[in-house]
This record gives sequence, C-alpha cells and structure tokens, in this order.
Amino acid sequence: MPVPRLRDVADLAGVHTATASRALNPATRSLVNERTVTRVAKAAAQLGYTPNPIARGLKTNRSGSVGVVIPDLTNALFPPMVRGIDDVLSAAGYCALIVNTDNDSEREQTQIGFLRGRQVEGIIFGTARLDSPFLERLVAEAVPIVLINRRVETPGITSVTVNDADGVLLGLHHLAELGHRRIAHLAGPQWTSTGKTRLRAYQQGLRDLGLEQGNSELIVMCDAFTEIQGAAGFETLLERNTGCTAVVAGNDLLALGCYDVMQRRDMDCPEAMSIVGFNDMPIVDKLRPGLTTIRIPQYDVGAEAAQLLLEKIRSGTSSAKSVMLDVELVVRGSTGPPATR
Amino acid sequence: MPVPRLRDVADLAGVHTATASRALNPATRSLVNERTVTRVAKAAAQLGYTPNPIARGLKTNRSGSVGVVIPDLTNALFPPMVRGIDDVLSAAGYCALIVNTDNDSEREQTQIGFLRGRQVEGIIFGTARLDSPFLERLVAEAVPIVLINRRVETPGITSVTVNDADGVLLGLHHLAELGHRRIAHLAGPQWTSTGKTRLRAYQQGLRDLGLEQGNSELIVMCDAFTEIQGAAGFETLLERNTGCTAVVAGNDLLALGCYDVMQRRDMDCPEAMSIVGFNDMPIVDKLRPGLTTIRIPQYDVGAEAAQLLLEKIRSGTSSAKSVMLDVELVVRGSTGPPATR
DNA sequence: TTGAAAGCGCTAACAC
DNA sequence: GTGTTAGCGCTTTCAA
Repeated sequence: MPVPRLRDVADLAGVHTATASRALNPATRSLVNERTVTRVAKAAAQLGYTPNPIARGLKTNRSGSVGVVIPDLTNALFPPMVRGIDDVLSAAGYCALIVNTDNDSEREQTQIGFLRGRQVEGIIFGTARLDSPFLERLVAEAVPIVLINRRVETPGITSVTVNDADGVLLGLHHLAELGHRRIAHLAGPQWTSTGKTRLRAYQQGLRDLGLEQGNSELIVMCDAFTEIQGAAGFETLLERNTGCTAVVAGNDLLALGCYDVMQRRDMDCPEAMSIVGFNDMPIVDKLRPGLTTIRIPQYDVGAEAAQLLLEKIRSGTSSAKSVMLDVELVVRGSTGPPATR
Repeated sequence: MPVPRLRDVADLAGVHTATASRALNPATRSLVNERTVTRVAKAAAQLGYTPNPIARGLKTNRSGSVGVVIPDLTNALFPPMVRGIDDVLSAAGYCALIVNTDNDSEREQTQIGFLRGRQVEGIIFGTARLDSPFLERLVAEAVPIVLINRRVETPGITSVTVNDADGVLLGLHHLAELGHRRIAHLAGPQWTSTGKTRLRAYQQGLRDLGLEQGNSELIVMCDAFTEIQGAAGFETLLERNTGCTAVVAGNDLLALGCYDVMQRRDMDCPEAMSIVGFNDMPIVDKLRPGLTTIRIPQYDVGAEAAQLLLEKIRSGTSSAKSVMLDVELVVRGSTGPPATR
C-alpha cells in the first residue's frame, strides 16, 4: 500500500487537488466551503494522509527546518539549550538541524554551507566570535539569524544572552561578603562576548568593592572554555603566589579545571581556595564540594531564541529585538570564608 | 543575486540541464564525456552552485535525512552517541533529525509520525522497550531501523548494544576481589533490555562467585533509570538491613541517586558502601569520590549505528547484522574494601 | 554522448 | 467556492 497523495484524498472526497490543498491548509481553509472542508478532512483522515513537506517546500521555498550551530553537543552547556530550541520549533512544525563546529572555523564554514544547501530558513548560532565574518555575510544575504549565549560587535544582530555582568557581580559580592579580599579571575577567550563581558564585570566589580589593588596579577587569560585550559590557568595563578583566596572562573568548565588541580595538589576547597563557576551546568551540583556558580536559564535561552527566529522567519523583517535573561547565584560548597592566617 | 540553479550551471557550461545533472552526480558521471564533466564542474564551482536537495528529493524519493529518537537529549548518556551518529551521517551527506520522547509513548508515537512525515529514510531508536508495538509496525512497513543501546525481543531488528552482561560481571568480580560478600543490585526497568540483561548477569555472577545466599532481598527494582529512582531504591535497600557492603547500580544515574542518599545520611563512600555504576557518563569522574563504573563506547555506539543504518538504506535489504561492543571497568574512588566489623 | 520531455507532489495564479 | 493550469528544481526515461 503506497503512501497516500493529495491526489488520492481529492479523488476520495470528489474534489480537485487544489481544493483539497486549500481545505487542508489552515491558512487557506477559509476560502473553501465548510462542508467541503469536512469532506476533505474526513477523506484525509481515512487515508492517513500526511502532506509531503518536500513537495510543498519545493513550491513554497520553505523547508520547515532551521539550523543550529554549536561548538559541541557533548559540552553539557548545550543539550538543555537545544532541547529548548527543539521544543519550540517542533510545536511550530519546524525541525532543527544541529551541526557541531568543534570551534574550528573552517569546519563552521562547511557546516553553514551544508545547512544552506539544506535550505534552512534560519540559523541559530551558539558559536559567535566577536568579529564574525560569516555572520555579516549571512546577514547581508538576509538569512534570519539569532545568536544564543554570545553576542557580536556588529550591531543589528538578534541575540538571546544572559546577564553576564550581573552574574559575575553576584559571584564577587558573595565572595566579598564571605570576607575574601584578593579574588582572582580565570578569564575566558576574549574573542567571545561571554569571556570579555565577564572580565570587564570582574574588573568593575573589584573597583566597586574597593579591591582593585594588584588587580592585574589576579587575572589569568584562558584560550578556551575548557577544563584543560582552566587547570592550566589555575596552575599559572598559583605559581604567581598572589595570595588570592578565591577564584571567579569564566565558566564551569574552567572551574572544573581548578578542581582537578586542587585534587592533584591536595588542596581543600573551599578552605584553601573558594571557587565560583558560571552556567550551572548539569551535574556541577554533584561535585564534592558542590560548585557555587551562576545559574543561567539554559532551556529558556534556547526556547526564546527559537521563538525569535520563528518570528523573524514569519515576518520577513530583520528587526533585532535582542533579549537578555536574568541569572541567579547558586551557593554550594565550593565557597566559604577565607582561611585565617 | 539569486541562488544559482542547475539551469544556470547548464547555461554557463553550454549544455542541457540533463547533462549538467549527470555530470554533477558521481553515480551518473561516467555517462558523460570527460571534457564536458570538467566544463560543467567548473561552471558549478564558478557560480557556487549547490544542488537543492528538496527538488532532488521530490524526484528521487530520498530526503537525505534520518530520524534519531531518544528519551531526552539532556540525559548525558546521549549527546556522545548523537555526535557519533551525526559525524557518520554528515560525512555521507545525510543529516539527523533528533526528537525527544521523554519516555512517553504517546509522544513517541507523535514524534515518529513527524519523522515519517519528514520523509526520513530510516530511524535510529534509543528508546526501545522489550515489547515494542511501534517498531514492529515500522519494520513491517520496511522502514530501515537500528536500535542503539537497547534491544527488543522481536528478532530480526538490527541493534548496536554494549556487552551489558560482561559489564556487570566485571563490576561484580572487582567487588568480590575487594572482599565484598554481600553485593546488592539496583535493577533498572525490566521493560528495557539493559535493565533485564544487567539483572540477569548480576544473578548469574553471584552464582558463579558462590554468593547467591539471600539473593532476593539484595535486589531492588527501580522503575526508571533516574537519579530519583536510584535514591528511592537505595533507601529501600538500606531499610532492609541486608548487611550488604556494595551496590551494583543498573546505571550511573541510579548510582548518582545512591550518592545523594549517602550524602544526606552522612555515609562515607566507599567505607560504608561501595558503589559501581554503568555507562561512565561524562563527569562521573568528577564526583567525589569518582564513580567506579563500566565504560561504554558511547560515541562508537552512535557511529556504528549510523553506519549500519546507511548500509541498510543503501542496500534496501533488511539484514539484521547486530553489533555488540565491548565495555571496560573503570575503577575510581567509589569502590574499596568493605569495612571490617 | 547528449538533448528533449515528462513528471515527482504540491501550491498559487487565474479563470469560471 | 472550485476547477484549470502552470511550474517549483531536479532526475530520468527515451530518442537522436
């Protein structure tokens, strides 16, 4: 038994395919006699008809799919975002094509080409660099785009981000209240908005708290948001003998790197060093000690981004209504008062 | 500047669209004069032509996409598998449509319908129940299917699984060597092959080791592979006062539940209780103590499944060449000798 | 080896 | 309101 065509439905209902098409499409249904609509609907149901989106797409130039570009799905930050995206998208009859770039710009290029070849109607990016040649080209070609998590310097690009600055300040104030006076920062890559914004907020926060003395030696730059880089950065910090008693890590993965080093060196957390992360990735609550971190609404970031993208696709306009979501400090075991000397 | 069509390429190369089509398609290229091929290729490159897969799909009835059905992408077990799938698929020019079922059969039904509507050429399932009405129907309709992680009772369905029995035995032997004599099991849902196989292996293993006395009170059934269920199961076990000194958990999430309870009750691991997990999910190495568990090749499971599915799609046959991959015991801090009384 | 022509399943003008 | 007709971009017979 072959898959039923629109043709079959039309025949069964005793109408032309065009009428059947109109009756089945909510947007054009009003053009058709009510009784005809029910007859067609019944015929469709009886045959178990589902429209072939390929054929439809060919005609309408709409694929019903959007691309999602992320560095790596196995980075725990992304699955909840992707679920948020997917839930919103599928409710709208769309589907997501997810591609991983591994932070390799050549690969990103290829993947974007792949997505465009697949006729995606828009793209959600989780990989943005502050200077983003790809993005500008895509924007110029009027491809609907939404950035998640990160922003770019080019204005006019829609993004859904979290309040990075606020998050860092929350962490700093928490540490200051515990009595910390020398607080270090493992800064993420400065070609990302997250890395840059968080570093700036750290510097601003120290000034606000009057703790900016010897600031520069308390900052370690990390080349990537990875555990490895976090460990390396933390080692560097320790070797500097700065006398710091707490670290605000650029994100949870960098914080995990700190944990590794502390375990290796037999340092106790938070006694020897308090650590604050960023993101509240799944499972950081399970660490010993649980990681004090800034919780971001991962699922909502994805869901909101999908919503904005759909609006863009539907309206065809390129209004850049960016959204910034609130964050929250989650205090766990990795922060405590500094050891008294 | 509009997207170039095959027509444009053909015009530029001074040939008919049919010839251009043949020249561009590796399968039919041999039918075309070599010089013509180069001319067409050059024209295509110059225009930056990419074939429109929608139009192609309409003609060939091939969408170039496959469905991936999993319970929940945010379960850390799946992202690596999905990456494995995606890497293989995209190398073959295919893409993956991922859907989440949240273990809800109704939702699963809907999602499968969605995938079929999207004309996927095959489906990879990570959600199989031992009795699987959906699957049988799909098989009957000759939809290429590959199961990952789990198997079903119906024979003739291709699957890529890991050696569950072996894994459990490795865990048991490890515990026995450490001196444990009363070893409990938190069994996963018995409507999954993983839950059932691991339980059987546990029972068999105890017999092999001559430790089967009072077996039944050492088994706690969990309704789902979740942390919550693991915690509940472990509580039940403790209330039974079985005198057990070690637990083989049905998977890592159940093991995490044990961690929660131990933390709440201020029990030390492994002194008060040794715990063995299953899967070696990302980050369980970061727990304190690190979780001793059975490592499964998550990425390879996905990659292998994608490979098998592609073969099925290409050959059109329904040979059920199932694959079972090896597992490995990873010893970390959660297992140690039993406390001496 | 290449061109002509038909058509995949659907939708959108346009006419009735 | 509904039918007619054309065509989306591509592949694939069939002829030449």
